[in-house]
Amino acid sequence: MSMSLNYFSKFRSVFIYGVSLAALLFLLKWLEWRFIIVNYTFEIYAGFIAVIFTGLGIWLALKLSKPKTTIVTVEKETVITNDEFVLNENVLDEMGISKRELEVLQLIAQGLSNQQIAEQLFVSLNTIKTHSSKVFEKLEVQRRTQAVEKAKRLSLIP
Amino acid sequence: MSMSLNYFSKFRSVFIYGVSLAALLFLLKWLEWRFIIVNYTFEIYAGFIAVIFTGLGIWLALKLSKPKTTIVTVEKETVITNDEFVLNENVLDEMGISKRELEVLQLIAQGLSNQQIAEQLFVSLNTIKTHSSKVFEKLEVQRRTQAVEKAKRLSLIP
DNA sequence: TGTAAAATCACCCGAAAGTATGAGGGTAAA
DNA sequence: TTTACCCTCATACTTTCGGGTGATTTTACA
Repeated sequence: MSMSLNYFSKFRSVFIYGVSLAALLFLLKWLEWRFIIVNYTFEIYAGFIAVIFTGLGIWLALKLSKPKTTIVTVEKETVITNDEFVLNENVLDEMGISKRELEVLQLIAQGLSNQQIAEQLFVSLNTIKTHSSKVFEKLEVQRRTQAVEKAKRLSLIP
Repeated sequence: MSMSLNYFSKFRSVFIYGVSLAALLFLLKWLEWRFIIVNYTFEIYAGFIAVIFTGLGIWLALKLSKPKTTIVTVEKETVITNDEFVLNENVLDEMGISKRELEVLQLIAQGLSNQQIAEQLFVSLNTIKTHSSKVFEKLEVQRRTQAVEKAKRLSLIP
């Protein structure tokens, strides 16, 4: 709901209140002159007016009071498949593994043979052997399968 | 806050209202007899009472009205490491991979050599070679690294 | 410009991995 | 009981891997 409409409703309430007040006073005056008023004491009028306008006040207040909002925060667990890989560069530095070596490591993890890796990287088979050997040294492993396993543990590979 | 306390606060408000009403009426009566009242018209009293009790009504309403609560649901993302592994037995059946073969596959994935696997399973090296060969056939791969990669993709291995 | 690290390549050799084939024993279903 | 599958093991052979060593070229950096 918009602000202007809210303000109009407030204004209307006040207007109704004013009209009601006038009407009631008029009614009372009319009653006074016409009927039983002369016999009634002032206290009864006062009490009547008090009760009426208390009700009016209550009505006004309820009409005008802003709804108090209590924000209840409900935690909803959302399962997020944690499949985004972030390379652990710290480990990479500590181990002293170069870019090229990491590249070879990744291809090893994909199941490629040294020959295939050599072809893919446009270098000789011997070069790949050297790279993989260095990687194994740095990872302190003996086999490529071990290297892959350890590299994944160390977040060097997805 | 407890219910009983809430009810007490309501009761107290009503009590205060009653007392105030009585006190005001008494005050007005006193004022009437003592001072200026005789000269004032009835309408002024009525208006005065009306305004006072309208205020009182408003106060009462605000005091008694239940706070309207608007429940706002806030979704809070909670990252859950999705590390629970469930073996995909369907694929296992489709591929026709036996228990023993899966066992060998798991040890291969852990980076063990065929010799180590043979020792761990108390069988000969040749047996492991046979098992691994069959696994490679069934997984349609040529190397153990490929087998590991594919087995993980197929949820045959954590 | 000199130097250290990285990248490239080569050769050798033994170990490991993988292929092919066959065979014997066990179990469970047809 | 036969058939089919699994597990086991063996032999023979080929390929790949991994370790060791050494060398040349690039690249980055002080």
